[in-house]
Amino acid sequence: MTSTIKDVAKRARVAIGTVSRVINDHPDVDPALRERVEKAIRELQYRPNARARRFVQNASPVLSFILSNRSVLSPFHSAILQGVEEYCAETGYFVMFTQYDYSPDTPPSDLRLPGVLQSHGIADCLILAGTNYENFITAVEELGVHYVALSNHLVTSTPRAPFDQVGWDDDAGPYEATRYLITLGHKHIWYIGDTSLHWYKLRYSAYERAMTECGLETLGQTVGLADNYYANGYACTEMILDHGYPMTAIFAAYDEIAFGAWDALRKHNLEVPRDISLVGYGDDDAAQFKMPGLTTLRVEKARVGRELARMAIEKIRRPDNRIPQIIVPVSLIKRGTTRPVSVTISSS
Amino acid sequence: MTSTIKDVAKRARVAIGTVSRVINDHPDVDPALRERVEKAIRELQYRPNARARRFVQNASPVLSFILSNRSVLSPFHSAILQGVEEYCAETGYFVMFTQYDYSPDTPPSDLRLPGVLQSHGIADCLILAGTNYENFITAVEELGVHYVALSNHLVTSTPRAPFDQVGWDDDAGPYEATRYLITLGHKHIWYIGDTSLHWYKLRYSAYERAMTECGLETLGQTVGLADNYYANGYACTEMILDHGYPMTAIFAAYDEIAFGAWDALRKHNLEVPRDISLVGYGDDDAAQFKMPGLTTLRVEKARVGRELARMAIEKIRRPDNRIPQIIVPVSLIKRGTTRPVSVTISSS
DNA sequence: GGCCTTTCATGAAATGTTTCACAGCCAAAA
DNA sequence: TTTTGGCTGTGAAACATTTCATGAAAGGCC
Repeated sequence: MTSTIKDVAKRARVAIGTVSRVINDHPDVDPALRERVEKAIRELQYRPNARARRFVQNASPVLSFILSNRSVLSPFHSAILQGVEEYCAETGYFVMFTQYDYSPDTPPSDLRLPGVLQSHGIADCLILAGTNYENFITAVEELGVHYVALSNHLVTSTPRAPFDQVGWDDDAGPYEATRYLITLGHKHIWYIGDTSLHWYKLRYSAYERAMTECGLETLGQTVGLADNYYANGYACTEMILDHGYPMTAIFAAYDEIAFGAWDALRKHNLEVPRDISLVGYGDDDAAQFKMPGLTTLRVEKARVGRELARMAIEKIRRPDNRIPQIIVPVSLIKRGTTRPVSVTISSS
Repeated sequence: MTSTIKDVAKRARVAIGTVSRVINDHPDVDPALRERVEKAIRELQYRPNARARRFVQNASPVLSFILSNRSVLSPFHSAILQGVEEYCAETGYFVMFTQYDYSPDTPPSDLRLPGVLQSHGIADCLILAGTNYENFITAVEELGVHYVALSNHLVTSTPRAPFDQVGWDDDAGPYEATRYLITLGHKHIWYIGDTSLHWYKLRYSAYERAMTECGLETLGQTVGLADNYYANGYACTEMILDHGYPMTAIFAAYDEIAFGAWDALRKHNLEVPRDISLVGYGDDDAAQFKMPGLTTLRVEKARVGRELARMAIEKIRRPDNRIPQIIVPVSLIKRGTTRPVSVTISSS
């Protein structure tokens, strides 16, 4: 069968404690002995038994990435997960991927919790991604399980204290994007994005602030007209065009919405950016590859993932330490879908 | 601290063996005792220690999903991963997500293996997804670690025996799609897709067979003109149009390629499907939401994931049993981007 | 009542590792 | 020479659970 530390010790004619010290890179081992032990390890093809090690240390280098209430693992969350894995691989941790759907209305004690919480000792810290609500957080806390959360998609009745969370800036980015469009001379800038979700409302508020500050009228299509991003962008844009509302630019609250809007514009023989400027949000891969590339707000998802992992591991090391929230900045990526309003430029 | 099985036994005034039987739903426990034990468990908020359990059983209900040689977790692989997780959650297993990049040219013994293979006992079976080569498979086999693999993206010099793999049909689908376009009266059907990857070559061969069988000329743009799907579809389509080659339909080897082609067509004032019919491959979410919806070949990725998980678990149960390969069928989804060739229909 | 069978609780053994108190050895200091 | 102190190797204890041989109690049959 597979060899154990005992076999190695016997073959190297040392005590198991010595073998353990060699494996774990402890100092205070005679070089000659270390050599002998390493030779024995090679010869026996010994690999440490992770199960025994975890058991005796009462710790597992495992983070559980929980994707809550999302039927699809979107490019956005995929990239976050990849960031988490990347950091974990660098630091010797492992990532467990779990999907978990629940209703915000179930009392914490009635929640059918994901398997990772039913036993204890499977993962040492949770990363709560996806959309989460108070009841699940409460249940996790009652179990005394460590966790860190993605702050942007956290839906709570009262604002949470800014600890043990990682997020990105849902205000500064949209504000900057709107200002940018205004700078380009646009006045009829439409916001498209269902604001029933509070992170879209934040983006809308930033847009609204920028518009109001410049004395411009807010033009928001904040009610969803379809149940997916693309179709919603498409339908909202068609609706605006059909009504003949003035419009020279669109700020879409998500890249996929922008793509829908774009196709609707093309359908109406409007060209981007010649006729309409278009700004998205997220900078998914597709945004940079489009012809022309989509001007959008880049959220560094991999960075968000890395920070989540880093925070989770820090949490394991010092469980009682509340770690201040980390906000990953969002940057405006100017590509080919935005340009100055022709009339404004030529008449000025 | 957290309570152990011993605490429960003491409180319920039974032996630990009895508590163990209650926890693990063994029969042969007196109902009265079972009740008493369950009460004690509730009162102490006892949760079994997964680490101790795994240690003593020398088994972990964990599968490791390895995404090899992919810088992005594409919607395609995301959906497979979700299928894996879904099945695992149903059967009490957990999924570890690992990314692993390696060169096909490194000898097996020189590979810097992912952490999950450095110890033993972290995961009981691997699911090899992404693009994999012989050297890594060999290394895994030499370690004696169980695995199942996604067959479509397996690149080996000699064909692998059809065991312990799950895949989808890369031939029948493309063949059917091409036949469908031919049935619609199309004669100038272009294949777009870089065939340097062998799974694209399979799709091309099926297209070629269908065309040849009907006495039609194969029109393949099989050399990549850009380094991502969308841009490649865009560039290839522009190239075809710029040369003035006759074309009434495009079969794109992947949905994203189709989207690029579509945008290039629009750029040239060609409308889909009025002027050009378009068929994709994959049926990513975006395909169904487009206006009009993209006619494409649906690969049931969640199903692929579920079968991979099922096979992996079966592999753990009976390690020496070679499990015949599973091929998940691919189906043609007819949406709005395909229609009969006008001229052909009217003149016949 | 005596004997046999069935049912079910008991508690010790076993699992592979880390940890730690202790001991042995050697060099330097007294 | 003896004592002290610093290294470094040793091996038993501890970890929480499952498993299993053992045995007690209960029930059935003559």
